[in-house]
Formats: sequence, C-alpha cells, structure tokens
Amino acid sequence: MNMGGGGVWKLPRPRAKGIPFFSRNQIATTLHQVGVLLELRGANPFRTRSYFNGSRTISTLTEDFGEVVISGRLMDLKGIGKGLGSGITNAVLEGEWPEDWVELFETTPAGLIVMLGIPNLGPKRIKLLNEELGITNIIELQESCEAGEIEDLSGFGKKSQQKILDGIQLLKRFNARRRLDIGLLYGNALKELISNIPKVEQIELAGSARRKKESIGDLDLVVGAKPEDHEEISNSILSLPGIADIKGAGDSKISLILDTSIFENEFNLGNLDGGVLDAIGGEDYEKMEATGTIDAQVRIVPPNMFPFTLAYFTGSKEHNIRMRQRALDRGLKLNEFGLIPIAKIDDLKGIEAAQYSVKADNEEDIYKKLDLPYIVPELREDLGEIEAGEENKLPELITIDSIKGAFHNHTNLSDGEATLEQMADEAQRLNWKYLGISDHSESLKIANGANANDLLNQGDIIKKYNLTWKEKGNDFRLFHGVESDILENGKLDYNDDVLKELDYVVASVHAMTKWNNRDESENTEDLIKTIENKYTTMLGHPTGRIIQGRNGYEVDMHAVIRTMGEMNENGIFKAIELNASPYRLDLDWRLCKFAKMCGVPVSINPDAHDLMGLRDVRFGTYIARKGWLEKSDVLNTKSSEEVATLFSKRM
DNA sequence: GCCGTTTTCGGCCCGACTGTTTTCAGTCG
Repeated sequence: MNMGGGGVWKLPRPRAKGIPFFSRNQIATTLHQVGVLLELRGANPFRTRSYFNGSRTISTLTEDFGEVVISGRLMDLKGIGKGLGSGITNAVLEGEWPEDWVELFETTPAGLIVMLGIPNLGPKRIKLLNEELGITNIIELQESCEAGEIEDLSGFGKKSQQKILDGIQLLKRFNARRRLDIGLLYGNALKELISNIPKVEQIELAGSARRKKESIGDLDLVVGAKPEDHEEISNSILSLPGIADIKGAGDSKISLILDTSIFENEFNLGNLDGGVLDAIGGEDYEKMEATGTIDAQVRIVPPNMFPFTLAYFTGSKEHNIRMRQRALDRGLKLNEFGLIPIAKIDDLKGIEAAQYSVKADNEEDIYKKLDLPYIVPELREDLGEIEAGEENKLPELITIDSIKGAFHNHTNLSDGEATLEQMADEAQRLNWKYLGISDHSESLKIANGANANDLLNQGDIIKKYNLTWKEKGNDFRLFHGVESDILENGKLDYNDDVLKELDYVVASVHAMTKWNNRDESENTEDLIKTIENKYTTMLGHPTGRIIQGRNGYEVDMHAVIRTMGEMNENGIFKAIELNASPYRLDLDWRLCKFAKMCGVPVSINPDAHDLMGLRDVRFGTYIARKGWLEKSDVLNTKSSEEVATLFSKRM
C-alpha cells in the first residue's frame, strides 16, 4: 500500500465497471491519508487515530472486502463505526467520496505531507509554519530556514531551525528510512562493539530491526549493566569508532549518528540486478550509501529492568498498547521500567514506581505474567499474535536451517555473474539439496534474456549434471526453470514445445511502466490469467516494488492469492514467491499469512545474480517469519522428490 | 471517530527527550 512518500495525494477515481467502485487498497490508503490530513489540520488526535485504525483494519481484513461492504457487514468490524462505515459504504457502492474528505484533499498543500517525513517535525509545527510563514513545501521551508526566519517563530529557535535543515538533507538522501539489510549491518556492528565493553552484562538490538521490518527508521539498542557502571560504560560507548556525531548523551540514553567507518571492512553492497539498481538511483545511490549515516539510540538500564526496557523498545507501538491494556486489566502498569502493581504505587511515577515491579528474568517472564506464551519479536505487530497466544495457537516459525534450496536464480546465460557450475557448487557449500536455475526469458532484452535454443541447451547440461550426481550418490540436483516475462494477456515467453521441457516457470512482471499506468483491476486480471496459464509454476516478485525505490503496481493481491488457493485445492500446483532480495522482500509479509490461509505455498527465492546473492534467502526467512509462515508453508523446505512431484501437478 | 455503557458522554497507553520555555508543547516510539 502506498502510504505516502513521493507524489501528490489524490482521491482515487471510481472504477468505470461499477460496484465495487473502489478496492480495499484504495479505501485503506484513503483512510490513512485522511488521517494524516486531519493531523495537519490540528484535529482531535483520537479522531485521527480512528482513521488510522480503520485503515489498518481494512488492509488486514482476510475476507473479500467488496463482499463485506455489499453485504452490509462493514460496521461489524471493530474500529469501523457510523462515520467511517457510512463514508466507505457510500464510496464503494455509489462511487462518491464523503464531502469532508474531498475538501481535505483539495485544500491541503501536498508539500505539507512531504514535510512530515522530516525527523522531529510533526503535524502541529508544520501547521504553524504554514499559517505563520505561508510555507507550503520543502523548498520554501529550506529557504526560510536559510534566511533565518524560522528561529524567530514562537516555539522554534536556532536549534530547531538547524535540525530542520539537517532533517531535509536526511530526507532527500534516504527518504528518512533505511532498508533492513543496511539497518542490521550497522546494528549488529554496534552491538558487537558495545558487547566488548567491560561491565556490559546484556545487550540486544531492539526496535524495528529486531522485529525485522523491511525498512527501519533508526536503531535502538538496550544495554543492561549495574547502575554504578553506567557512567563508565556510557563514556566507552561515546569513544567507539564509527560515531560521526553525538546528538545527545543523558543518564540513560545516548543518541548517536553512525557512519560506515564502524565497519572493519570496506562497505560493500554486493552485485545488484540492473533494474533494481536503476530503480534505487544507480551509481549515485551506491556512492550515497557508502558515505551514509544512520541514527542509533542506546539505552543503559540496570539488569533487573533490562527485559522490560527491551520489550518496550522492541515494540511495535501497537503491540505495546495491547500489552499495556492487558496489564491494566490485571491491575498492573507496564512500562519500560517494569510491570508494577497499581495498588502499591500511589502517585509514584516512572523509575520511582519501578521498585515495586514484579520480577522478570527475561521477556518470557513478562508474557507469562500477562497470561501469554512468549511472542517472538517478528510477530509483535498487533496483527492477531495476542489472540493466537491466548488460544495457544502461535505458529512454530520457519528457521533458516530448514531451507533446502531455492528456485529463482540467474547465471551468466542471462544477467547473472556466475556460471551454472559455480552456482551449483555454492548451493552445495550452503548444504542445500537442490538449486533451481531460472534465467531471464527471451523478451527481456535488457537483462540478456535467453533464446529458446540456449535455454534448451542449458536444460541438457543440467540433465547431464543431475545424472552424474545421481551416479556418484551425491544428494544434490538442479531444477531447470526460467524467469519468464509476463506478456500481453498473461502470456508467457516461448512456445509450449519449449515450456514443456522445463521443470518450472517463475512468471514475473518487468514492464513496470506499463503496469504502473494501468488500474488495479486490469493488472489483477492479467496476473490471474498468468496464473491460469498451464506452465506458470510460481509468481515472481508479485508487485515489483523496490524498497526505498519505487512502489509496486496496483493489484488486488488478495484476489490473486485466492485464485491460487483454489487451484491448489483442485490439485494444480501454484506457488507464490517471497523474493528474498533485501531490495524487494516481495511478497510483503502482511500477505504471507493470507497465502498460508489460502493454502498457497510460498517459495523463498533469493533472485541471486551471483554467488553471494544466494545468501539473501536469510532475509526472505526473516520476512517469512514475520508473515507467520511455518516450515510446512514454504516450498523450499521440501525434499527434492517432494518438489519434483509438486512441479508435475500441472493442469 | 469509536467504544461501551452506570445508554449519551467521557475516555481513548504513556513516558522521555528536546528545545523551548519559565512550566510546557511537540515529537517520538
């Protein structure tokens, strides 16, 4: 879902074909945007929150959204009341947006929305800047800062003016967030350095990096140590290498800016697929990342508080709200210092009250005290994990060691760096039992797509290798596939005589411009046609998004997955890719759970273009875990015999 | 705007930090 970032916000136009006039994604996005616009108007924060909650409810709905609206069950959903309910129903059934929403969109300068991306600048101060100085976009804001006009405003000063300027630079460079792989690189490097400081008893990465979000804002680390050692540890942290700047250093919190000198070895992004590199800014991006920085917050707490602080700063905010509420229901108060019986503390607050906290040796203890089994960080998003915990139905999440191979990989036959042999060797070094080779297909000229002859030749070579390995008793094989471009009307590259020779086909969209310029229903129809093609085995990078680079094309992925689920039910094997490249992580984790529910196997594919690329499956595994997937939900945990059987289940 | 109910309006998570301010508002997580 496009929650903002680039571009001007516009209310979507109704679909020409009639009811439902708007899709789930359109409604969810609109609700979110109305919420943001209301914030910029200074509306009641609880009112704005109800729009955000409504957006969330609708985007995570597992039922068919149109049907829920048409059958009049919309207002049965928790968080959708009279106001939102009637507005949405009218939009979906009549094709008309509520007047007050239209007014919000028409009268709010789009630049104000972009300004929200500047760190430490929120809706209230943006509103003030707009009203007092007439600022409507980032360019005017920057000019105003440089002219020194901001510091004279009430509530602002020299420091805020400089902070805004710094923030604008940050926003321009990184869109204010960083990809998971980058965040983990910095986060683990800092964790390692701090763990070597004497008297540090515990250290853990918290925040969205620990929850394995696809992108993260800044790093949070929690350190446990005796109070008398805090000052010494704090000083040691401040003298670590890799610190570009110190933003603040208090008793319990240190705020740092890290740069790439934190890494012992040269900063290296690895080999990227040309299309991905272009989408993210080409060589300019590589240069920017090599000279990049990231914010980090380190909190130092006594060991007895460590589990509470860790849980608190791991989040998510939504999960924490539920946990706090759960504590309140039991006469307890949960915060970053402890889990405290309310009856005991009178007016004591914060750290003072924490002396009465119940004891917890680790996070498990906190969950236990609130009558829940331990919930792993990846699941802490308030997307059903608390309910599942109550019923003891939490999933047993997949781990990297159950991966037996992967199916979307390129060789130098198309745009890969390594040969078939090198890729096979590397897969065996990883202890995999099989590797799927799927080079680009003929019509993708830009990626040196293979012609039919070369592709069939590759198949012959693969057969020979497989035979040799079998004779030697080597438990490894290659599967021969192709990453076929999706053509007009869901057609694949090559004719049937070629396709039938392959073990499998990964069907992927590459003509992004065309797919971006069509509406959701057209794209959805074409994807469904592709899936219904006899030779399509799995859908590659389902939406085509590049994290921090571009949004995916509009598509009703629920409908696509539902179709795949029906086909699987009827004995026809169709899988969906979770592209494990940290630049993609597409299928989105929010949809993994839905695929699982529909019985659609997920294939965690690295989309490797060189040997190192194969190791990207770990990012895919993180996201699969975040998406509630268990070993049995993932195709590439199966044995090669099982895979071969599944691939043969065509129409 | 939603929810729940003591059914018609009050509560909605809560604390730290920052940069302003001279006791607090805004932002963040």
